[in-house]
Order: sequence, then C-alpha cells, then structure tokens
Amino acid sequence: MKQEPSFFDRVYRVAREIPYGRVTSYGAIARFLGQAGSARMVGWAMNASGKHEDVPAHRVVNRKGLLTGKHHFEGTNLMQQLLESEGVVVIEHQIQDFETIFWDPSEGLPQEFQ
DNA sequence: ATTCTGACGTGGG
DNA sequence: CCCCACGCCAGAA
Repeated sequence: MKQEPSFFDRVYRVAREIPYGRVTSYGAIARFLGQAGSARMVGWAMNASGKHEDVPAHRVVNRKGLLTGKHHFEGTNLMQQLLESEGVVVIEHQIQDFETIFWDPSEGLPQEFQ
C-alpha cells in the first residue's frame, strides 16, 4: 500500500533544501507543492516543526521579508540571531536585500522533487 | 457538529 | 505605496 506523504512532510522536505544564508516565503513553498493559496498551512507546519529539528524554520518568512514568526521561537531574538549568523541582515524584523537572498523552490529544485 | 484562530497571499480601491 | 476583505484548511475548544 503506498502512502502519499502528508502535506506537512512535503513542506519539511522542501524547507530542508533552503540553502544556507538564503530565505523563502510560505507562499512560495505552498505554490511549489501545488497548494497555492494554502500558505497558512505552511506556517502551521512550521509551528509543528518543533519535533523536526532539521527543519530550518527561521529561513521561512512572509512575502515581504518580515520575520512574522519570530514569536514562535525561544526568546525574543532567536530567529533573527539564527539568520544573522548566516549573514542575513535583519533590521526591525525586516530582512534587508530580501529580493536578492530570496530563494524560490520552483527555480532551485527539480520539478520532480515535489 | 460549529466556531474561531492563525508563522499568509492576492486583488480591489 | 497603504488598507481592507476574502480565500485557504488543519486543529483546538
């Protein structure tokens, strides 16, 4: 019997491929998985990613490059610290040069990956 | 079962 | 550019 990987698992698989020092958005992941419009579910998946430590949830932000999820990390600055340790500049919850370091799964991964 | 809440995105004004 | 309304759908109460 074949088991279709759950939406959450597919989100995690894509998230693990985000290159060091790069970021992507919830919507970009959702679109790559053929679930455009379900960006909120990607956020929900990240919320439950506590069990999956190999998921770099800090590299996923909203479409404006704003660290909207930093509240869900330990402390008040962990998400920003993780990003800055990778060379990403964050000022007032906003990623600088967002368009430059943005990584689109549909361009960085083979279509078969999903 | 129903209602509400989100780590969101898009379209219209 | 900003603001608002709506769609999205998995969980919690």
